[in-house]
Amino acid sequence: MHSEFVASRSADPKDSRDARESRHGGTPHLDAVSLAIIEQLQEDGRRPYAAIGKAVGLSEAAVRQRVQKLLDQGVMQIVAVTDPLTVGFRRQAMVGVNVEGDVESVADALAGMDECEYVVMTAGSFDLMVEIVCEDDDHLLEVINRRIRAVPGVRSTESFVYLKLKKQTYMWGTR
Amino acid sequence: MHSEFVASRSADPKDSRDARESRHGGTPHLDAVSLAIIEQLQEDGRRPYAAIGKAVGLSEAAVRQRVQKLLDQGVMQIVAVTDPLTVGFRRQAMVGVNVEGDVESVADALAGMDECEYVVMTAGSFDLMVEIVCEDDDHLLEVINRRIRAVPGVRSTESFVYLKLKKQTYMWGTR
DNA sequence: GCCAGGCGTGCGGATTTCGCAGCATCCGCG
DNA sequence: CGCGGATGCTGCGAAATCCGCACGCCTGGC
Repeated sequence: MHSEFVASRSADPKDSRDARESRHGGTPHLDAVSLAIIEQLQEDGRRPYAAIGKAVGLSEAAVRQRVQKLLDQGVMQIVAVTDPLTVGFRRQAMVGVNVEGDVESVADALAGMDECEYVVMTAGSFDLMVEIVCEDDDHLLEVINRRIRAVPGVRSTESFVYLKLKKQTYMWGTR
Repeated sequence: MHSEFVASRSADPKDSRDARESRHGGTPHLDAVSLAIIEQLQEDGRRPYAAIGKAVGLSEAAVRQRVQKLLDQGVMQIVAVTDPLTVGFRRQAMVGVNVEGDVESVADALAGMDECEYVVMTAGSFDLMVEIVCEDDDHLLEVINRRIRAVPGVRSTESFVYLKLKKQTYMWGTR
């Protein structure tokens, strides 16, 4: 069963100890089995626990417990993701932001806005990069020129309006 | 007009007709009910069909059929998304790319690379923006300096290494 | 008028999920 | 060394969910 997916590893119960080794790092680390479970759910978020169990070599109940824990810990979430265009959001943009003063507080302020779907602090010629999702041009204009620039500490912004989304995956760990 | 679907909301039969009106655009458009189903699945990708049905005013079987169609049409997908850091990808970056010649062919080439998680064509001082997910600095360096710049048509790149991810949602349509 | 197609409903039967013992292992401690 | 306590897996039934299928109801085309 579950043939190999790392051969030796994890086939034998004793290995689970080694596999679970929290290999330092700050965050609670994942063993090979949890990784495999995540991969299964990245292919299909609704795949039955029993099927996953068969694939990774665990019982249905064990898979269920692990998934629940991963969810509780916030390591992963199982959600529907959509193509924004078909859901009625026809204008998107990436906005680079330069900040004077505390970058993080500005980031928090932007993160609080509904239209900001993605906020990340960066090194380089921008301090922040923000992805904006809007319904139309007016909406986009308002968000960028009124709301974002109104945030205290925002020195300047540069916008990159999306022309065409070419790729969007959620397959981390599946390589 | 399938009479009423539960008193709850939009109880008026006429609404469903109007709602389904493909308010043209390019893509096959979604009515209010499908929107509501998507919202449910954005909160929890594993929510049972019956529960969704109760929330949107449809039978379990009808929800199941709609979900299946949305999946088949590629309007949405139900997947596990993870925090890259806990899954072992400790270096991420946004890369702005300038292109000479055909932008789309370059975009396709980049989209073909595993490390490129997100590829979008933009208007502004970059022709393309690409999000890169890597295991470590060496990996990141190799992807940016060897692989991306090696693509024919790439004139220049500018990198923004991620320092801290502040927000990442998948809640389009939930507003 | 009539038929084909799209969509929803209801209903059993197969599957899946869920909660709960019961074990085995590992770890800290006197 | 021996003893909890904690953790993680397994194996069950029982309950809930999923799934396929046979209708019925509109709508649009001919």
